[in-house]
Amino acid sequence: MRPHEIEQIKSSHLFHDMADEHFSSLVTAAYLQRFPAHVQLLHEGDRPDFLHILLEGGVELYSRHDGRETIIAIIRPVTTFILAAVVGDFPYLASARTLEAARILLIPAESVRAIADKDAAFSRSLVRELSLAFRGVMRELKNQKLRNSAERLANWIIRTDSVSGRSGRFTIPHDKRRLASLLGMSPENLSRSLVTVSGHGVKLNGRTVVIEEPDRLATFAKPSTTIDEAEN
Amino acid sequence: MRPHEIEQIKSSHLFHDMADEHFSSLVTAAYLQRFPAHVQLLHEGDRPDFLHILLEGGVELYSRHDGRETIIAIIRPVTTFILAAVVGDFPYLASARTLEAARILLIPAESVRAIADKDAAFSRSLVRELSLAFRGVMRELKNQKLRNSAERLANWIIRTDSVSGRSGRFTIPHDKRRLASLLGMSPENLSRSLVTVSGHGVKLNGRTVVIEEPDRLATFAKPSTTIDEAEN
DNA sequence: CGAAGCGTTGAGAGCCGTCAAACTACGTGG
DNA sequence: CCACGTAGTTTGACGGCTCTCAACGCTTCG
Repeated sequence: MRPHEIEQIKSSHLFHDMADEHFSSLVTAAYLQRFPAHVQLLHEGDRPDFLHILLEGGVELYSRHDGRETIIAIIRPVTTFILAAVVGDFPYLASARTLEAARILLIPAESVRAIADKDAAFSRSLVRELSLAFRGVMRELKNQKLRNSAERLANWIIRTDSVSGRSGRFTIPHDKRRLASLLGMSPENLSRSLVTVSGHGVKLNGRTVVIEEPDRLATFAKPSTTIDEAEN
Repeated sequence: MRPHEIEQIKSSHLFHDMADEHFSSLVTAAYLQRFPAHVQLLHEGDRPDFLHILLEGGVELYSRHDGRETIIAIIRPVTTFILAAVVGDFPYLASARTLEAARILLIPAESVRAIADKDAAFSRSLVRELSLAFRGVMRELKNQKLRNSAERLANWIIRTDSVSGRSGRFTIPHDKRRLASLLGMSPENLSRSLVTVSGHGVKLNGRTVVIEEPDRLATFAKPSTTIDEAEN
């Protein structure tokens, strides 16, 4: 692992406050692994072996049920995932596969739990991280229950622009079919929703999205701090 | 507060492992309050003042957005709620109101956070509680994205029977309109979904639900351990 | 007895999914 | 360089799911 990456992980909220000694022991127990694109990382229902930290590339969490499949989340570096399953030794509620080639740090689940028991500061960070994760899913649940598909798309555009620097222009970072699944609609319906938002201040060109009239888009999307805000 | 209730709280997962001294200090800082039915307890967007523990009665968490409203959860004793907001001092993502008269223990949020910082065992319990809460919402998100309304109803029936003793007979513990909102559908649609499940081994009489042919119901509902299982 | 609230039913419209076909972009091999 | 194949996307047609609106019956309670 590259030194600046160790730094980066150590400086993230989850690991920042813990004893250096414990952090080292986590890192030395860990495996850094490269995966090619479209490789299955986790199977829903399995028990967790490793806490995963995505350092590079992209990963999708998805779930299948009775012939249907939906994307739960798309993960970009640097992000730790399946934390809730790891700390409680619970079976995964979703499967994971790489979207592109990815570098992932694998920390043995047993080590994470052992150090969570020993290191109070780490345990406090886990509390914070899990409460944020909880709120993230809660927001997504509200997004699904309180909005129709065009509104979900419009707010996704606002949010994505927001995290990519508010330049008013960005590129959809994957298939449109994946975006459709993430937003909870069919690919065909996403096409139509894209046409709909085009009538509300957005210009589209392939995967390039340009927000030409932010106010008109916001009027249509009606973003809410208790659904869309990212960082708490 | 009644002595057996203090026992009951202390013996719950969240408080069981913490130092007695810290538990006492939480309880002495707490207020026990009675609320009549249909009283607003919390407003979405506010900051948390107290951790709430429902001792008696019923509470609903709900959220409004752009003229729509949906019930997020219906809470029955003994259950603590809004934990994620309290530990991180984050604004509520949902509002809460009593369904019936309720007795609620209110522990100052500041005390909870202070003792979470001091008591490592309590912090570990919080980790566990929050990971379970996370998984609960995640399951609900999957329920919404992967099932249609009749399937959600059928699985709700199976789950409700399951927690009420698997007798094959129970009473819907509130309005049907609330059940509809909880399940993510309109009241009219719930009526029709009830007709649908009646064709799959369920007998209905007002709010009384009788599962006459569990196998047929299960065949229709297709319950899944990674969506419906309650306790992990 | 009358009023009000809840639940059900029917009609209609809109949202959304499925299926099929056409179109596009892109890369490959001839 | 071009023809072609493939995967992704778009469009149209259609049907089904779900919501809204309205009417009606039932129960409860004043």
